[in-house]
Amino acid sequence: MHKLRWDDLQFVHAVAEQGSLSAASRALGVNHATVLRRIALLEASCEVKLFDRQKDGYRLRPEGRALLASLKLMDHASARIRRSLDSTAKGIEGTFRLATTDTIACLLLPEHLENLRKVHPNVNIEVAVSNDPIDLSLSGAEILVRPGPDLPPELSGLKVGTVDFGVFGSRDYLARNRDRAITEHKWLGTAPGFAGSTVGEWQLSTMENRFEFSADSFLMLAALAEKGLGLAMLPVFVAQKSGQLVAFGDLAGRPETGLWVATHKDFRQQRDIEVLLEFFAGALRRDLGEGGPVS
Amino acid sequence: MHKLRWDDLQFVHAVAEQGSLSAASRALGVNHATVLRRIALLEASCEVKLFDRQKDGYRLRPEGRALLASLKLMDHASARIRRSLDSTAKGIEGTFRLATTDTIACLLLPEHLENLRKVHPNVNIEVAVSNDPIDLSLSGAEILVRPGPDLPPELSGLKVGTVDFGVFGSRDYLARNRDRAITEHKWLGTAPGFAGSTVGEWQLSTMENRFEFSADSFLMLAALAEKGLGLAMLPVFVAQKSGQLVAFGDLAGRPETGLWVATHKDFRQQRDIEVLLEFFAGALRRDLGEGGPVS
DNA sequence: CTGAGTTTGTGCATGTGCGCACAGCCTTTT
DNA sequence: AAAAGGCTGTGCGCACATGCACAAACTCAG
Repeated sequence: MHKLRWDDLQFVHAVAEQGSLSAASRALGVNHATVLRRIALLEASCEVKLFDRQKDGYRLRPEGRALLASLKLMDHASARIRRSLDSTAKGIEGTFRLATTDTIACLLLPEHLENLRKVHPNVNIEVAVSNDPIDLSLSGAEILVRPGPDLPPELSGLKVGTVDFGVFGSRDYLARNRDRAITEHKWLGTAPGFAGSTVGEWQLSTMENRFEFSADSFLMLAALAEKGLGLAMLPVFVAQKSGQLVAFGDLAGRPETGLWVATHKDFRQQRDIEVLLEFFAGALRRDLGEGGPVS
Repeated sequence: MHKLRWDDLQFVHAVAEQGSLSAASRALGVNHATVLRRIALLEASCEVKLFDRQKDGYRLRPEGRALLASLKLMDHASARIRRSLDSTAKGIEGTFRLATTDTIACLLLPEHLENLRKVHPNVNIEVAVSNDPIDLSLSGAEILVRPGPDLPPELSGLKVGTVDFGVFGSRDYLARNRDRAITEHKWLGTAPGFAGSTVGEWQLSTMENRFEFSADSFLMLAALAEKGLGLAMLPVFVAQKSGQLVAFGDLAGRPETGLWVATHKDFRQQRDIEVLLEFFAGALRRDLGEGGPVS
């Protein structure tokens, strides 16, 4: 058995889904004879009978049915590729409003917006930065990039990965306070607005909310930590971007949260917004380290 | 732009991953010239430039990078197909032990084991039925099919969907007790062993654990409900298989739980067990209504 | 029964797509 | 400086996969 050509899989998928050679050939836009021969050749080279030949068509045998899930996955992926392809060909245009947090906006998005400009020159993005909870923040925005455990029911979107948190301080601060007990450290934390979130809970239990300074912005906290004013619990991508912060030991129970790119359910059918969702999802998924499945 | 051939996507993926025409051609086992021509043709027909030609190779442009996630997905799917294909060709053999609950064993598995026999005639499955909690139940089994919110860390596997619960009774019982208040119904529930699970919690809050009869087996409860002895909270697939049970109204907060097929981490590398995991995962995923992504 | 619609399967001639060889350009090594 | 090996790009000749018939079997409608 040689290398497996995706073409053959496309033929198998079409026949499995359409139920007959002829129907598959019409769906693929080729002659039915070629479908017949390709399937026969594949089965021969794999030494596996995938279909039962019947008078009214081809029917999947059990050994073929085992492939069905993966085939459907490939089909969906190719459909997604096709959409993306002819949307960059035809080009989408217009201005869209994107709501997200300050960290994502300042640290992650600029590079992606630069790329978006190259792919879709006529798309304009207005970024609305806010650290308010996720419920209120669709105000006027079509696209939402938000951390959170899950998505409220009125939104539709996809999870692009998880945001891990860690405790960080400046190299300087950590050198000066190496031997200090955990409870004796100077803490930089989030204001009461984060109560109830996983980060808020962790700060309450570990730092007892006794903060040297507090702010409702991880960007601000990172800046404070860079100045050597104390330790802060930050998303690791924020600390990494800074370059001046180093991790503080290995504290147990560090929180994490999902990251979602979403839109209102009503918008989900619009082609341009769907394309933008997938663009940002793909880009951010790479940022967070290729984590998790796509669809 | 014509129909999109998966072959072309395979070429794009290879070039994107290998970074050059020549490397991709070697990986695919074809001449580098054909890779060149296929990529050029695809770009021409889509009117989209996917790669930047550089002296040291092809590099993905932003509009191509948007496809990368989907391409990788297709690659993984095709690899999975390949594994499944040449495992049924070479055929795996031996006896394996599968641990699961009574409902899954009796209602879902028989059909799948019948198909498994056709695909892998020399594989023998010993089914170990037990409704004990998930932690203890790997005793001697290589394969585990278990409901639960998540997977303990020593196990490795995949979620195949969610089992939804509902309240069911016999047509006869529901006709006789149409006007009875919810709190006045006769309840059939699970024994104390299920305390702590989502179903146990629901029963405690709604039925107050006042049961006409109780058992640690949904199969048993379904049989009791069929006799008209009362209402029981059952997995919907159990009630559907019975055919004699009808749903009782729409009660809020009905629980649900994930369904996992898994093995011990140490076993995950073994080819035959990996193949069996994917077989049962695919089959059960179809049972639960095609839910969720694969990988 | 007949005809028009499925379906799978089979020869045959054609043309498309492939491998091969070679050219050009670059970097690194001897 | 020359040689070796990386890369992309191009023309040529041939084989193989494709499309186009046509055959056979079956179903359904009139």
